[in-house]
Amino acid sequence: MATAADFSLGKVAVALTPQERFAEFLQTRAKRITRQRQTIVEHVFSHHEHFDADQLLADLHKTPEGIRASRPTVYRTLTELVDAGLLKKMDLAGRAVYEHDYGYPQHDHLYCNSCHILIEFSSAELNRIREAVANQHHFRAQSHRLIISGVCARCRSTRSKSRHQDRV
Amino acid sequence: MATAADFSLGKVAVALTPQERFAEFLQTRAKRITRQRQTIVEHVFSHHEHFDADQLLADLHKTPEGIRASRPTVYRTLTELVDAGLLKKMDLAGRAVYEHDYGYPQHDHLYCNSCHILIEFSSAELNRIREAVANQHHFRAQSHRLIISGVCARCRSTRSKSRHQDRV
DNA sequence: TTGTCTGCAAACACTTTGCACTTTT
DNA sequence: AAAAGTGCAAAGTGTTTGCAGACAA
Repeated sequence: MATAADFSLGKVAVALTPQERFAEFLQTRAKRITRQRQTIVEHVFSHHEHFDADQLLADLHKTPEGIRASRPTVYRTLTELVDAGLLKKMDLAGRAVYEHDYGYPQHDHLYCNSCHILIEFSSAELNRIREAVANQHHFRAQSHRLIISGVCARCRSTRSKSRHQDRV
Repeated sequence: MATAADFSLGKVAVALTPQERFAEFLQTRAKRITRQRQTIVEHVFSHHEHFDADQLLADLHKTPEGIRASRPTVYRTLTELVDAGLLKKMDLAGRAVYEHDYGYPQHDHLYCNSCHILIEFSSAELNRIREAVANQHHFRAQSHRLIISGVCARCRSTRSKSRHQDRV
């Protein structure tokens, strides 16, 4: 998965680094701060891109230190990071894609059917609609996910021969 | 998957029945109108509920006539129905959920994290937002998908012991 | 007849789990 | 030392595919 090069949502000031926040989360649950968990949080928060379990695992294996965590550990840790509120998970085309949640503002996505890039945007109006709809249905809204699919600016102006290239 | 009992979006007038529309689609592609494809379209359009491949397959097996289509055929036909514009597919919690598209107005969903019901709603404003955002990003929007997750009215007013029951 | 479709079994992709050993506390 | 975590291999889901026989046109 990919993030738009022109990503421009601001970073929100937070008290703790993701690593610290995760450590806190683990401590309150009597879980341990292991080498693998540390490696994973650090890696995940060193880039802002959207990613899936496979990409994370591959990235970890590429580091000079070699393999740092097994596949099951990656999956287990991603689940914990979601529980800790550090990552958000979304289902895209059958697999789970993760993105930073902690310290980043709520936003939604434009998804290019051609190059599969994910572009972030945020809309205050959308939150209004969300509340209005929820009220109408006596529903307690906890979160939402909007994905607008179509063709991105780049793919619209590119030859068809290069249209189906995934942008990293 | 489930549909709210209070579903109230109107049916849109269409020229052809889904069956006819599908036959037309198949003909223009030199595909054949088989017993299985007919059985599936008929079954799918005889209920408005959201469903997944497994449910459809199970329903088909329940008919007095016995098994009417195999699992691979169900998957293949669902893909064709999506291509034909008769069904819409969405990824929910890791699996594909389908709903009627042909003859029904565009809408979005409220998803109850407790009983997993899907409630439909539509919002004209949302389409405005979609266009505005797309324009800002020079993106050509083709479709969108908004899911608001939370707790439905029924689960909010129900004892916790019955909260995690899936509503059919 | 011709070529598509079906069903079967097997393969797939992604994710989770049981268990013996390792590591953190 | 005690308890939790890790990696391995295996098992699960949900979905797709190769192929021989069945069927629509």
